[in-house]
Amino acid sequence: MLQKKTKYAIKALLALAKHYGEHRPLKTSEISKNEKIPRKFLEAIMLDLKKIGYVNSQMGARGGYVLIKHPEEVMLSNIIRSTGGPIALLPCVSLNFYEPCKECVSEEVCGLRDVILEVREASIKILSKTSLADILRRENKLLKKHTLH
Amino acid sequence: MLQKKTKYAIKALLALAKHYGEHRPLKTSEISKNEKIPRKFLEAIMLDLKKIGYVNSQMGARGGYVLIKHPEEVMLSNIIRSTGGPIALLPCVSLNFYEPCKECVSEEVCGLRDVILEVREASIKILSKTSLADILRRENKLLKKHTLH
DNA sequence: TAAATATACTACTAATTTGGTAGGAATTAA
DNA sequence: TTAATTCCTACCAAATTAGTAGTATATTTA
Repeated sequence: MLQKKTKYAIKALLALAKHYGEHRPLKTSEISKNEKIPRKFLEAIMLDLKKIGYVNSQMGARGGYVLIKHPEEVMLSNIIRSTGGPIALLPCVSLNFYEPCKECVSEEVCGLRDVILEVREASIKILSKTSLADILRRENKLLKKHTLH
Repeated sequence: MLQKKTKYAIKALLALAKHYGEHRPLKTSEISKNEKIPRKFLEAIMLDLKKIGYVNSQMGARGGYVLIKHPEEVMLSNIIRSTGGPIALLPCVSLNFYEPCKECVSEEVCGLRDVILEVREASIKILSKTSLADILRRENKLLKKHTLH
């Protein structure tokens, strides 16, 4: 499961992506209100996103955050990895959160690891080709579909 | 990430699967030693596996556990679901651990959920077609490959 | 029948992680 | 100069995880 932090980060980035190109930065209080994310928690998350390099901030009155990467270039897999936890189901197949499996005699000969590796690859295949822009497009598609009925 | 409990359960079931058909039950102390799983923890896990219906137990001296389902019929997806946690990355796409997403205005129109749904389906596709027997076969394959070099 | 050996059961516990909150300093616009 | 905002440090409570301890109960075997 993804952490709430990760989910909030994605939602916040999506909010910023919607306003990409505009000059007005978005305040955490706005995002917090619209996306229903606890304000103080969101503040901490935004600082992380800044450190990672996804967003820029403007301090002081009329300040806020803007997305600096192009929405087509911010991939879900990268957001997950850099804000939260691993995508893999076991540490022994995780690239970024790797830990050897103490119980295994040999990782190369572990049948379970072999399957879990396959699952990871299937997940990453999807997550690493999906950008913020893709998600917004999906949202529009779903909205059209939904309002037709 | 899978819980240790789940990983241990899978390892224990694999150990039993290797002896499927034999009449001698396996003791938790044996499994614990071979698979390097803490004994007391394993005892608790075996009780769970019994409740779930995967194994049968024999009390007393010369007792232990046997697998009662055929190794071809015990699927990884089911083990994970019944011993541990969800497979999905978000509660809003989990079948067995579903929880509505408070932040979402409408689940049907959530672009993020749409992607995560796809990831879940890809994962389940693999996990639900992989049985204990499959894992053992993979292990043999890997072993051959590995010892050739 | 007694001793040895297992599972079954009940009740804790310790460490870690998660999901925050509180309060104020620094910065900027009006 | 004041109001609004990000930035920073420190803390905290609840839940979860990964176990452990101790004992009751059942079964085999000598």
